[in-house]
Amino acid sequence: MKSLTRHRKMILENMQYRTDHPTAKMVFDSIKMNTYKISFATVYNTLEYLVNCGMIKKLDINSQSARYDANLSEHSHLICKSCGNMMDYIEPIPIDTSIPNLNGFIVEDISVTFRGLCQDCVHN
Amino acid sequence: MKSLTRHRKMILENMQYRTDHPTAKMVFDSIKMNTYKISFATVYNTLEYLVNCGMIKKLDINSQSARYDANLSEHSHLICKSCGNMMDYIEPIPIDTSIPNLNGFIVEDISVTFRGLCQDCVHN
DNA sequence: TTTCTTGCAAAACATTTGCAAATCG
DNA sequence: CGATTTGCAAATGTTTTGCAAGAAA
Repeated sequence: MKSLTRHRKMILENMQYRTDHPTAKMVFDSIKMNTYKISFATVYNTLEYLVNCGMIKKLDINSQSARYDANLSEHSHLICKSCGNMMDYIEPIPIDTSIPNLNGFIVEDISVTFRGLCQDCVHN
Repeated sequence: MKSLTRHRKMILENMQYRTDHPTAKMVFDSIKMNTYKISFATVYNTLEYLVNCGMIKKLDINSQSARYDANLSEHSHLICKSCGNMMDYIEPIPIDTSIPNLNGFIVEDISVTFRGLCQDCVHN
């Protein structure tokens, strides 16, 4: 939790540059492609580190490998059941955070995911 | 997609009996405990089969292993960041499914997950 | 019999960890 | 220098697959 080293900065910037909710492997590949020497484990561990720092989010979706998102503004996701594509949905979802009967649970974060068929997959 | 065999029935009933959103391993262990002979791969594959049939759901949460839920009625989940406990939240969440700007995306399923601190973890 | 399902073990894939070397402050 | 971070490889955990044997239709 101490310093933003060169590697951490690079991974964070890579995340902030992209909007494809990448897996650790995708981040690793894209950094490797820039002829930058880095280890896979470092990418994994750094992504978790950045999640713990609150600089990126780990998405609440079931996926064989974890997916991360550097977009911290409130938004939700559309996932196509057919092609697997994942799109941002930035319109605010009207959820009242003062919903009842939480039995003392303190909500820090709400995630909303829509699953269905994207326009392309509906038309075929 | 054809028949509800003895194994499938047993796994489905095990799922319907419990409310702990188990992993495949948890289902396997609990069936094994009843001295019933079954293979781990069969449990894995059967759970996916039941998901595809629409008889159970695979939850949209990030977790090291997939979690399943036989409760098909509309509800959402509270997950404690501290103890990891996962609770059902059955009050309906007022999301208008006619939300705008979906660009032709057909929504079939909405999942809502609250992360935060449960009552027990707040008090210590 | 013909088709579908299961068990098993191995393969494939995802994640975590220990430790020595490198880097940071 | 002392503390933290990284690379590497190995350990661990999860999911998928191929195929022979078994069960169902």
